[in-house]
Amino acid sequence: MEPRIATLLGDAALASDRTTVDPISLLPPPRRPLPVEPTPVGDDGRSNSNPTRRSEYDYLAGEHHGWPAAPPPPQSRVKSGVPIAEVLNDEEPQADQATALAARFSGRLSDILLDPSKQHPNKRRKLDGHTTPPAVTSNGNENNPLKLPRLPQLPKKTTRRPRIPPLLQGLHQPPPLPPEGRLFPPITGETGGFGRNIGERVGLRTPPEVGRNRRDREGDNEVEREISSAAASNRTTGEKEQEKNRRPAPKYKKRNRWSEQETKDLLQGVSKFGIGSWKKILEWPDFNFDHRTAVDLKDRFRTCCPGQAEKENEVASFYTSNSGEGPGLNKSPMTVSECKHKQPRKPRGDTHKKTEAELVEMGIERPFEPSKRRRRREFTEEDDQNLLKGHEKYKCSWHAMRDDKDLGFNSRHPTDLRDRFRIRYPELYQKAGYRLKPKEQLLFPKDKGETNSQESASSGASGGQRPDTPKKTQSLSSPDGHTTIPAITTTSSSSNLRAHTLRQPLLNSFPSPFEDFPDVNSEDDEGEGGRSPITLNRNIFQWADANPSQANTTAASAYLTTGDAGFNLFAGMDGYHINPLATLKLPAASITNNGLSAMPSYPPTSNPLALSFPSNSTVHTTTNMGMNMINTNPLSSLLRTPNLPTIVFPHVPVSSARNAMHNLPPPADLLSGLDLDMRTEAQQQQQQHLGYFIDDGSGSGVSYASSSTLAPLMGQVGGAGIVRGVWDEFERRGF
DNA sequence: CTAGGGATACCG
DNA sequence: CGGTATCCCTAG
Repeated sequence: MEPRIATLLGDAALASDRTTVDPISLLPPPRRPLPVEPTPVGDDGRSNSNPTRRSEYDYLAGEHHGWPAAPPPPQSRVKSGVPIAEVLNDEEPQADQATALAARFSGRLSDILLDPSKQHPNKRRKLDGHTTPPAVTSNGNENNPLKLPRLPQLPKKTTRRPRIPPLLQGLHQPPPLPPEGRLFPPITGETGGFGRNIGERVGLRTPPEVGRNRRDREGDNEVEREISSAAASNRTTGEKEQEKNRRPAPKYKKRNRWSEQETKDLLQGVSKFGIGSWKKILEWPDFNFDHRTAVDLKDRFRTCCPGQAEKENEVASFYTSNSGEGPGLNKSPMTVSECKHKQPRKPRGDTHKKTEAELVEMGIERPFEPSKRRRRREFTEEDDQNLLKGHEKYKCSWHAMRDDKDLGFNSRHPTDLRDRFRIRYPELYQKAGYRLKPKEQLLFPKDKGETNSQESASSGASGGQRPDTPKKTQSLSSPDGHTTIPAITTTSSSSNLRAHTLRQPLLNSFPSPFEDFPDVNSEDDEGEGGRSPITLNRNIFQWADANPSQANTTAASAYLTTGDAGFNLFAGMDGYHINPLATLKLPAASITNNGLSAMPSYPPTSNPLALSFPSNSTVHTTTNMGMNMINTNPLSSLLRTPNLPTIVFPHVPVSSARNAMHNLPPPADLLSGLDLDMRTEAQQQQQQHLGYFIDDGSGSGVSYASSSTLAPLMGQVGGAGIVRGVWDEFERRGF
């Protein structure tokens, strides 16, 4: 039996296209439950009298943990693991005991993993043609142990690798177990027991979308939540703390449905503390929540009692806007029962409607009290202007500012004004001698280096406003009808742009793009942070020899992601205020071992920013995908991965560039190996109107290599973002 | 009064 | 669900 299983497993690994540890291998061998052991509840138990028939999912979902039998899930638990058991049952009626047992084993493994016709109907699997026919067939082949599946065909295993760069493969490995987790935990009813952990571990490496459909998952969760609920009610706060510390942070979070008890606790909590006191509710020792966050509570409450929070907000708004004080208690918000019955969506099968009596029974008799928190009110452009005025008048006396009726801040608190001012006018805030918050400090380091010189200029021109950057580079029409570049939109002309939106690209892309991927840096022999992901083309030296005057000015323009460059490529290429190159005095050595290739070829007199498009500038594109990469960088292997897009901008002599007009593939077509066409339809239509100047020579060229798979590494600076940025810029320039 | 940090709301 | 804006709380 064992060789057979081994064979099956080997083949299973092959057939299921798993590249790493199969979750099954983490699991104990299937076993027959002890007579006293609770029979599995659910599909198998219901539809199959044989208690040994348990689907793979039971194990994957951690259902086999030996918990006390959970009450059967409410209803409509559609069969998930049944078919296999049914098939086996039907197919081996004549088999003797021994072979039947063997068949059960092989059936469970092989049928699930190998046999398309008998596998779980809801399980997704690859039908890639490599699958070995099942060893067990209905014509009695299961009695012939010699009819084994074909041996694993190892080479084929690699034929359908996920399109993921090697660097990211590790994410698909099971996370390292915590020290105490290297041994399987005991099979107990404790939450730290085997079932739950295994379920999580499997969940960690197996995204829920893979291999299981939604219904299965929900079914499993159904049981799981009963269990966790039961366990939660037995947990003390201290135990919860311990558990919290013990749990590894999952890469793929498993869906964790709300148990009835949790919902009760939540509603009671809201009843007790009022809407909005999520943290209090969460931490109240009488309540037990299964690893919820305050936001979870809020979301759940919104789901349970739709309209309630909103209603509360309206009330609060009414009160704050009239009296500036918190809401009173004389209003009549929805009662619990009202809100319980107000189900906006189609009611789910698992929704347990509570009668009012039940709610009263759980101690909820009064309407939910609204939060004492003031309603959130965004600052308008007018507010911001008034902030400026107030600042001129009162400096940083926020109280005085608030009390100035002309400014209309009567419903704000002084600290609100301060917070807003700090966010909106960080430079002024700094100049006033205050400190920015750490995050803001990142963007506006006090010791202004070259990086911020332009910033000062622009802020002076716009009344101290720092240059905001659009989240996506796009053209906007200002009120006066002119097309404006959002990157330099000023307070008065950008009322439709929210400040936080504008700043996002800076926040997102500014820090080292590798900081979340320590492996990238750790592989670096030089080990120094702050490296830019720019890798120079191998021909850089040739190019530099040929273009000595340009070597210093243009190379850096590809990807400005060095630590002190506060702008991503397009943030800084507005061409009005900011000359990114002025911020970069990168010695040649500083950009020689980076992740992206750049072979610039711009004459020093033209706009040095490679992807800036002055009307008569030379835009160099080519379909030459031949990239010469420096292989010393760990990213070079990434960049050679077939699914990496590549944009190549060849060298263009000024003379020919200005005179020769060529029709070239659209920029997106310059992306090598990119699966998705990231262009919008409009852009795709636009492509046929595009023409490019290209180099009529050959050889060295500017090569901008980017990668969709690098995008997560590089934030918005590289990857698809840059591609989109290229396109946006094309659009903006009217190509 | 500000600094600092936490909590919550809101948005994508 | 994560990021950001807004609001809240408290120490000093």
